[in-house]
Amino acid sequence: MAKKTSQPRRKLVDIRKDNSEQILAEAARVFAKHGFRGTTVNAIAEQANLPKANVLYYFKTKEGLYKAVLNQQLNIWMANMDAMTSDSHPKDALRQYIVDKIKQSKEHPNASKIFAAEILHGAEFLKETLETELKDQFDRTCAVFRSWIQKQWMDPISPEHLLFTIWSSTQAYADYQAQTTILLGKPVLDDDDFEAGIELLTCMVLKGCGVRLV
Amino acid sequence: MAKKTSQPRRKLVDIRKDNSEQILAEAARVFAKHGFRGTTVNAIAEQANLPKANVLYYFKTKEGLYKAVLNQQLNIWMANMDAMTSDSHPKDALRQYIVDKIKQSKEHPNASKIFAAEILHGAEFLKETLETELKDQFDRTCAVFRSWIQKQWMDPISPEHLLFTIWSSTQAYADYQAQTTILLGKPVLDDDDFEAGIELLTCMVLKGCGVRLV
DNA sequence: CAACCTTTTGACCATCTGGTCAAAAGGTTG
DNA sequence: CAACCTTTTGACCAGATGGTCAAAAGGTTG
Repeated sequence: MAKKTSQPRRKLVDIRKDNSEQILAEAARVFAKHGFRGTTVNAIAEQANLPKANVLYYFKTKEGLYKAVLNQQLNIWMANMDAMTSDSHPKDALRQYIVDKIKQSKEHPNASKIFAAEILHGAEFLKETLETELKDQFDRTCAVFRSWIQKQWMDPISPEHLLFTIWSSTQAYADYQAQTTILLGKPVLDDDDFEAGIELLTCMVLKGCGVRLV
Repeated sequence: MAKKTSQPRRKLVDIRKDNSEQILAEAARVFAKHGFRGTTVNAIAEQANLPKANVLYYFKTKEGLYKAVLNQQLNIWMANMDAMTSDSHPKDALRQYIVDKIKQSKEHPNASKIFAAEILHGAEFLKETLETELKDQFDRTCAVFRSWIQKQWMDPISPEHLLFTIWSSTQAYADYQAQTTILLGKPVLDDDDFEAGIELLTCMVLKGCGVRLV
């Protein structure tokens, strides 16, 4: 529909790019809200101001569109995982990681939600990616944690479970917003809420892991 | 179908009770796995070894059945929330709460998953319950935390965010099992995994909150 | 055992939804 | 501008799904 609101003479490549992107963006929103099964192609089409047939022209099937969204959002989700290295000190690296993760929950809640729903329902579409890409990332990060422990920069806690905890508690600021806002009694989470989350989590993780703050 | 495998002369009250319960139980499993929209009445019926029409005879509509499941599982989920009181010392109460929560994830993963999916998708069906029952619980628990802080039994952390963190990280052991098992490289989580979770979380929460262990 | 209530079940229906198609409209390129 | 390619779109379809219904089977109670 972008076509109708902008000038004539639009290049086909641009049309294709714009439409694909808009469909992906709207699809991400709708899928995040209603899940794969709860989403109709028509709902996405309406959000994108396009007829359903047009959406199916760009993405042959609903499943194909979903997978495209999933991949796109997964990249966002896994973005700053490799920032932690053996050389960096946990007191900086862990804090930074938590900050990044919560920022992500704030700025890309849909990525987090789609990802969470996918896993919640057994990770059918994601199983392979989890087994390869994420597993590699995970092992690498655990190795970094272990190296920190060996250098006695932190206590010998379980790297695996530490990561689970950080992931789940940071993601909660995206996934559970509906709950969080109700319990905090505000319409939406504001910057202070995210700051408070960062504050509590860094404090808890750093102290909990016995990271020397020297 | 229970009817066919057991003796004749079953009382109607029993039949009703048994069937309702079995339908609820199977429905909880299926809803947890596929979500509300992803679940068909027929799928539940098959799991319960009953014809679809029979399921609809007990629960007039799919939505009604879902709400029944939701309520049942919500009670499980909110079970041991009131164990923490101002009198109890955080070092015991917090540890116990974490233990209970993780046990719950282990024993009632479906309750957790259904609840999580519901919130993830905006808590349409739950909004009212969250605004009343859960909100009350939440405020009460936060008040307990505040009283502990006032007694200087722990550092002045944010009670709200502490609770968010405990909830999300304990629930993760139910909701994200599909991911956790893949990353740990085992078919299912075993007792040691849950123990490790308990260990890490109590350590992290107690140290993180500066709970005096005197 | 007989009149009555509850449960079971197959057949059926209206609606929704993912996906197809062909024709028209819009760009591209020599 | 003319032949050609890409995009747009309404109409259409087959299958799935929630829900209904009436008849049969199974309990209950005097």
